[in-house]
Amino acid sequence: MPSKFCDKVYGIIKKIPPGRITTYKEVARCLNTRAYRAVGAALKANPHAPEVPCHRVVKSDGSIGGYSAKGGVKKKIMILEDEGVHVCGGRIDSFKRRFFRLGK
DNA sequence: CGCTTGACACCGT
DNA sequence: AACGGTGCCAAGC
Repeated sequence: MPSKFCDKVYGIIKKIPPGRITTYKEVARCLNTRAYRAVGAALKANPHAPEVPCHRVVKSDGSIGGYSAKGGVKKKIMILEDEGVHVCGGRIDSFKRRFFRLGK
């Protein structure tokens, strides 16, 4: 049984619809924990490639955050733009509007 | 079993 | 409003 922290994180992120974004803290909050750092660590491993849209997870202040995948943050921004999320100066445009509130 | 690290968050200055 | 330092949780060595 997968009930590992990382797996839960992946499951939640997979539920994020296209064009929407969420924060590390929100994901942790959904799991009833404050391990927002662990969430980032899980995404860093990201064994599931495009199936888990880790690029849709950003910081709470609206900044992009990081991206270990090929292309780095640059690529992350590109994908977000492609999803319809505009990014200016490393910050999400209309961050609150694009924010996806997780159930919990 | 214990210390260090990290794709962050929060508070103080 | 911007920058720096400190704290939280889980995973890795």
